[in-house]
Amino acid sequence: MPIQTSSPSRKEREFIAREELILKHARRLLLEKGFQAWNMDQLAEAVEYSKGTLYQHFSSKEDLVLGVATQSLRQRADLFEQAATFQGRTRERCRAIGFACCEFAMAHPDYFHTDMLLKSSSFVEKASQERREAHAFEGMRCWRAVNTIIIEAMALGDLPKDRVTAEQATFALISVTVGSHIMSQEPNLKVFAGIKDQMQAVRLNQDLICDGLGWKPLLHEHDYRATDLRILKEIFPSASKWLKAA
Amino acid sequence: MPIQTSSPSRKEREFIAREELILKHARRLLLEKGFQAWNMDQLAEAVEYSKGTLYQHFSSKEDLVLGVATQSLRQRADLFEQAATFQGRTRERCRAIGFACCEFAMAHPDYFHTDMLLKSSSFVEKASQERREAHAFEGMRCWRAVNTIIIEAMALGDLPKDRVTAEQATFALISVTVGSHIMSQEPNLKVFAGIKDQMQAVRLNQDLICDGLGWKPLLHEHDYRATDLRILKEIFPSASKWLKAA
DNA sequence: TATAAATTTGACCAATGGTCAAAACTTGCC
DNA sequence: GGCAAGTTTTGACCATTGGTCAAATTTATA
Repeated sequence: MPIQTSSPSRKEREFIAREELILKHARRLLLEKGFQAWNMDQLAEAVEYSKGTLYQHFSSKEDLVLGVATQSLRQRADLFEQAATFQGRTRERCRAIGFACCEFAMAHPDYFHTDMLLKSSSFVEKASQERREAHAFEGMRCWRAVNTIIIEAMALGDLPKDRVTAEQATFALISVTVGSHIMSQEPNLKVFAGIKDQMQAVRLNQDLICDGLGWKPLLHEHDYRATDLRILKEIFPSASKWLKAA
Repeated sequence: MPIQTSSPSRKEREFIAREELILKHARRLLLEKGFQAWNMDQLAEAVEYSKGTLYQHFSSKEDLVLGVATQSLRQRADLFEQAATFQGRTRERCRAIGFACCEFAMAHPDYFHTDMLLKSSSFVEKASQERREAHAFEGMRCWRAVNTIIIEAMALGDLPKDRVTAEQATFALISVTVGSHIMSQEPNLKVFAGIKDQMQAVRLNQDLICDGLGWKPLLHEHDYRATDLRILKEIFPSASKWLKAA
């Protein structure tokens, strides 16, 4: 039997498949019950392996949850990079990423809450080094997708360079996006702010930041309704549910 | 002995004092170790009361943490309302609240992380109804402090009414603020974004939102450096550490 | 001081994240 | 097929910890 260094052996494939099975069920439990209201015994029963086997894949419950979050974040980065290929002016491409993030948030309604959990050092310290690095890597991909467009926008003159650096602009967009996704899920705030469509609220805040940055064309200078329809058609053809929002 | 309905009896005063003692030590543990890495036995030992006594004040560990967070949030609301009295144009007063929030964030470096914990339904469900209501009340005070200024700004014509409603504007400011506070604590992002002063990063993002809203006078139309010095002198005279940032 | 009421205590319980020796299974050889 | 060595899986078991409650202690009252 030849040793295949390139393609994984049957054992390795089974190991990977099982890991994905575990992650799938853990994700479901996390979505249904949050972090606390399920335990490793329940998960073991759900995946039809023993608890000991779970711990061959994940060093702790926190490590497992970080694994779930990283899987999600990878999808987010994929969507960001896909959206960045949108043909149009820089601000339109940035807008496409905004849509990508909303698409992601709808597919993963618990992601931002879980991600906030991860920001507790006491939480993330219980996860393995590798998984922490994998998570940081996917986070970097998201950052870079936005940052690249902003650098290009500055080079083209769409975005003034004298107000903020490209990095400050990227940080502003990411902050407002995460903050808006979190706050728009808050029941009290939803009532106060009269939020009917959470994703629309998020994108409005992104628009405000972009206008504040002076990113041409400004909101009132361009027919972004047409852009939105193109984004939905070209980048997210499956997201027909959004047509009303655009 | 006359029954005093107005002023609390000695017993009641002792009860309140003990509750504050418990909250004080719980806050310290929370700041030092996060949520998980301390237990009720350690807290009982620290306050020199038994665990049973702790549970006469708080229905669960989560209830206790919510109590700590609400105490903090009350201070935040106090600072907001104090800052709102700043004499100046509406945007300057909003800016004063921005400073208040930074002042608060420096005094409570763990607050936003804890607050994110609270947003997990599985967490807050374990807290008592009264404490949940108390927390919502203080949150509302913060919201109102901002919202009131925005309504006034729209009435005075400082803030255009045709772009967004007062509530949308308030939501945008709160979202960017919370998002920026959280993200500016993220070590990876701090490196990518080259953040040296976290609070300055937060306030820059607030400025971008205000400019995006068209809130007069815009950043480049006014000497906000002078405003900042006045805010620090008149509202936060103790915050001399900030003079460099202003 | 004696009795009753109120408060405090900490041993105890149940739940749960994590471990590891033993069982079960796979592989390779004759 | 049968056996032995190696590998994987298992679940009983452990330690920790949030939460309880009957007993002990303290306080108020007569």
